[in-house]
Amino acid sequence: MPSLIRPVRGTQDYYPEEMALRTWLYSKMRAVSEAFGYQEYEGPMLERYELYAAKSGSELVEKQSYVFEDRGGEKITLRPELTPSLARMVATRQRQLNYPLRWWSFGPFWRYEKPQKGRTREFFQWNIDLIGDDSPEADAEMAAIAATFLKGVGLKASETQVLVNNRQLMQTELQALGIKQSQFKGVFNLIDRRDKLSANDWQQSGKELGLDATQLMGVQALLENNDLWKASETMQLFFKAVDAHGVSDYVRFAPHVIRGLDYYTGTVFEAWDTAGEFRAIFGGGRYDDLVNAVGGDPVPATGFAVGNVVISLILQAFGHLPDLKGGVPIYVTAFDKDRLLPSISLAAELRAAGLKVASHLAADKLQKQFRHADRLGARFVLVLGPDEIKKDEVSVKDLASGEQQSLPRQGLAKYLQERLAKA
RNA sequence: GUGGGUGUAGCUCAAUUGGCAGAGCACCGCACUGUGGAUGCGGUGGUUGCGGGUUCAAGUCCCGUCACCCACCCCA
Repeated sequence: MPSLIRPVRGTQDYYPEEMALRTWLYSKMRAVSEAFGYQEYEGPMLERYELYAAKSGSELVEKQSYVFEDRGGEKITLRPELTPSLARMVATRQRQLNYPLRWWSFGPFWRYEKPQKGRTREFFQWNIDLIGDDSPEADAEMAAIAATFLKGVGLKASETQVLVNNRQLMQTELQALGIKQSQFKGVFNLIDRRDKLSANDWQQSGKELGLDATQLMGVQALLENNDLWKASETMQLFFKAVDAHGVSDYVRFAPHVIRGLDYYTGTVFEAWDTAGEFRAIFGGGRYDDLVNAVGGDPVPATGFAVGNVVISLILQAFGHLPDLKGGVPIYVTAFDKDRLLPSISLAAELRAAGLKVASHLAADKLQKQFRHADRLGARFVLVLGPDEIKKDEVSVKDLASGEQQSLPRQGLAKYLQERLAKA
């Protein structure tokens, strides 16, 4: 490819078709957010490097972030995630905000990764958080929002599931196995990789972490125990609340879900396609220490993030891509040179009545103009030729049915509005 | 960062042991000078990613390089 038109690696062009899908996803995210009473906000795309340095996973900051020095010599990061910005915004106005906060956002993020299926360097993410409530019911509301979103985009409970676990529960259980607190991080990582390593490699990694055979078997037993949640009062209350939301079919306990980011403190969750063929659709959980970590007073918080890339792939795989006809509904042809300006005036007249109208701007063959309109996905094509002008009428062709009639110009806008409203 | 795969027309791909670079789709034109989709006929389109090497001869073999894809790591 010639160098000038080569895009930056890992970026994605959104041609109108793809943009229509992204906008559609955004509208679904907004609908669910607003249905649960959440308010939209946005943080900056640029943050100081230090904001992430100690808060996120070290790999995310040190290896996967775009970092540069600005002209003033300050170390700037292109945001790889939103949660630290959110914590900063909350800490900044800590005393002025009306808790609990229910906030959501949708915007671009950047991570310097090797692009692959479902993974790009520039992507969009829906973030939704409930801040200032430490109850299991708050976590359950998050799970319910997640489930409602999946349902809203057409994914069934048989196709996608929200998997839930609780880090404190796991810590208690690990402690009962005699595993030390200093080993938790390593063991969590081991749990996270259970499905990716062979049994032998998994055991080997466990030994390297300093676990003995009994402890390894104990961890393995934990991961197979789907009733483990009953040992946690928090989890019990959580699942009762999920049930009250009426989304139990989408939400289930999964002891191997642990999350990679360091700031999660309690309940954590991920959504997956049930076949496990794709990456996680989204991930999130409780992060009660984060606002404190960026310099505010402690505030409990829970939330999750959904990327636009994986969800799009999954919708496609399951045949749930919406039928997005982005075309302009009305196309006005230009019959010939003399009729070009009168046709443009006709289009303007219809626009003034609130219709969406595109004009053909050259007196090309009508065949060419009709074909262009058809490819645009136009519903009605209008012709203002000599015959029509004589009678003060406009020919209206319905491309869907193929029917055409000549209608009085007066009342045309109203007629088109009614026909389009029906469809 | 590690490992593997693939680069041929706008797209998807073909090309026998190394032997004339092709097809389908798309695009343009005509049939159809007041009308889209369908059909038929015709046409445009190539530095075979790039650079070097071997050979009478390279899309094909060798070396290098770049790009993309897939997996690992990590994660949305």
